[in-house]
Amino acid sequence: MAQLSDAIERFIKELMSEDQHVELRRNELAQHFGCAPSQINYVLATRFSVDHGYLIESRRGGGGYVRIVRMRARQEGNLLDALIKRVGNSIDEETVNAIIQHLRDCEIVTENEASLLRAATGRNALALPVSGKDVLRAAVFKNMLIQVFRNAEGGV
Amino acid sequence: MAQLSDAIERFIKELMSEDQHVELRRNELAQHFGCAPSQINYVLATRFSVDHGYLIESRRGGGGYVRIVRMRARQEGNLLDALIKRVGNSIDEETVNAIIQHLRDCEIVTENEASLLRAATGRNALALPVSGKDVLRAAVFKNMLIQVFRNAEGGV
DNA sequence: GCGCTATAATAGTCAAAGATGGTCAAAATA
DNA sequence: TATTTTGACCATCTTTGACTATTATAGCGC
Repeated sequence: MAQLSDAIERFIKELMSEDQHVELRRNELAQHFGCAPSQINYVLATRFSVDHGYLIESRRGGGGYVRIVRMRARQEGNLLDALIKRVGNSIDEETVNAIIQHLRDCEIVTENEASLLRAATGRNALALPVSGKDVLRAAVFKNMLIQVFRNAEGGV
Repeated sequence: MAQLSDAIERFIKELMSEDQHVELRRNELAQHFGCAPSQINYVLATRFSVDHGYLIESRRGGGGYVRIVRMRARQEGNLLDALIKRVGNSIDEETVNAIIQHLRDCEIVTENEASLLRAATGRNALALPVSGKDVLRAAVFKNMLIQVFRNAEGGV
């Protein structure tokens, strides 16, 4: 019953709850959780990626640090373009979920809408051989993204 | 010997009697019943499918789990059952749109949500040879339907 | 004091091992 | 024959550790 990664994720998000960024020592944090330092990198890579709306800055050596910055929502028009590009012709479920969470964080979609996005792109919905799944997911998700932004504009 | 699958089904439903969802370890449950882990998947597939009004979420790896979510039996639940049956294993776009319009008329979904349902099930989204399209649309749409009713309940 | 180097103090990368759950078809059973 | 049960093999997620890269600072010769 590890969930070490989840605990670390929560801990970091707790630290960030007030601010848009947080700075920490990788080794200290690892020691605090009694794990290998590289575990921290794993959490950052899987939970604080750009797709999740975060930027990581760091510095090695004496006085080194890791800084986690929550990105501001870009202008919505640009964001749509960027996301469509990001999705491309094929995308896995994890990345889609990260993007959906980002949209939710930026309050571009409601929680109900986010859940619909997930329902349509999850592995249960797309009952296909694995190879085709990501391609299909990309197609479905792009359609939904366009709709999300159309809705956000109050358009037709 | 009573059917193992039936016993497992009862056991899971017992666990869910209080709540709308339950989370379990596949291997633990299998061990509890002294059966192969894949037996659990069989039970989930045959007794807790979308057609039965359940959603399955899961995660592999350390800290993995299987979560089973169900619809509470309510008036709306009857509508959901009816709709799931109506959708069946295959459905065309026109019929889906009619159902979505119905959900909108009943104010079960907002206009934005309706537009997402359409975006995920429209012909643009499901880029596939024509033969498979309706089948896939049915799978995607059923998943979304369950989600819609889950949302309507203000559930998990 | 200045510049150089060695050392210590950080953080990053990657691949292997561990921990789950998923799939599918053959075997068993009703 | 249809359903159930199992097992071999697969996919995914997490955790760790050995090895690498970078930076600050102390110490040294001048």
